[in-house]
Amino acid sequence: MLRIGEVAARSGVSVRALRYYEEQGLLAAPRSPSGQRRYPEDAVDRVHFIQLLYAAGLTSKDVLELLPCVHTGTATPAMMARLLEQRDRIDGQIAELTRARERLDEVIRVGREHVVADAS
Amino acid sequence: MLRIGEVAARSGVSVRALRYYEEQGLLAAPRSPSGQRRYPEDAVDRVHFIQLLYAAGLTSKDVLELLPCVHTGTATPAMMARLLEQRDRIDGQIAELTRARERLDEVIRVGREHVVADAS
DNA sequence: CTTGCCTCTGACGTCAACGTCAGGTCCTAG
DNA sequence: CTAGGACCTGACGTTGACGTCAGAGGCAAG
Repeated sequence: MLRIGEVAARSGVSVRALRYYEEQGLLAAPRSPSGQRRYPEDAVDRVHFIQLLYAAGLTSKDVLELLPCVHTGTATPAMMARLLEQRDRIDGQIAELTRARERLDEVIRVGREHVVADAS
Repeated sequence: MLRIGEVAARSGVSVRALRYYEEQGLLAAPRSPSGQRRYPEDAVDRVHFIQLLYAAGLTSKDVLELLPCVHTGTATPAMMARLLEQRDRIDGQIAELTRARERLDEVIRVGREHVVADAS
């Protein structure tokens, strides 16, 4: 059983973030007799997964809706719909990022041919 | 010369957003004698570009630093560095999104085999 | 026993990109 | 010339994922 600081260090997020995750219902935190949080070992992996979904643009509410399905391996039709919806949204986001990347590349190519001195 | 509402309608952003862009120095807005904003036709394209960069995770400050280079076609070494930095950041973001997408796909595949009834 | 670090619970602060509201001006169709 | 939509400038409100601070308790070492 890990203490909160240990989980934070291993997963690369802040202690505050872990308490926030618990508050949002994303990460259960069993307590020691004195009331301190004691996390199972796999909490670190769960945190990584949560972070991945955050980075993909999901909100805490979105994550909360998908987590049961993720951890149990079963899904209701409504959950499946949400999963597909999120996947499509991510696909769209990747497409948008790709377009932005191409535009930036274009600017970079043109810029290389017209480099001027710094304005200091 | 377009009025602000017209630009908003054509570019798909709000009037408030356009005023915000001006406030941030991202989009110049010449004024009519009575003080109303009159935009040149290409303002719509500029707004689209700004939106694209926002969607790619850049802040107003980031956009402000890159815009001169974009519109003049010339870049200082410092600007080139920022351009490359942003491009790399976007690449990283695409990679992260791709990982998230793969994980979600995995969940979807497993979920398909274990669909249960709705709870309620 | 005490020092010092970790942890606890509130609860207010932050930051970005706007939303929204108030009170006043502009302008164009009828 | 007037009604009503579009526009103006402040200025406060919003949202999400935490940061940060205050005050108090827990815990292993010496």
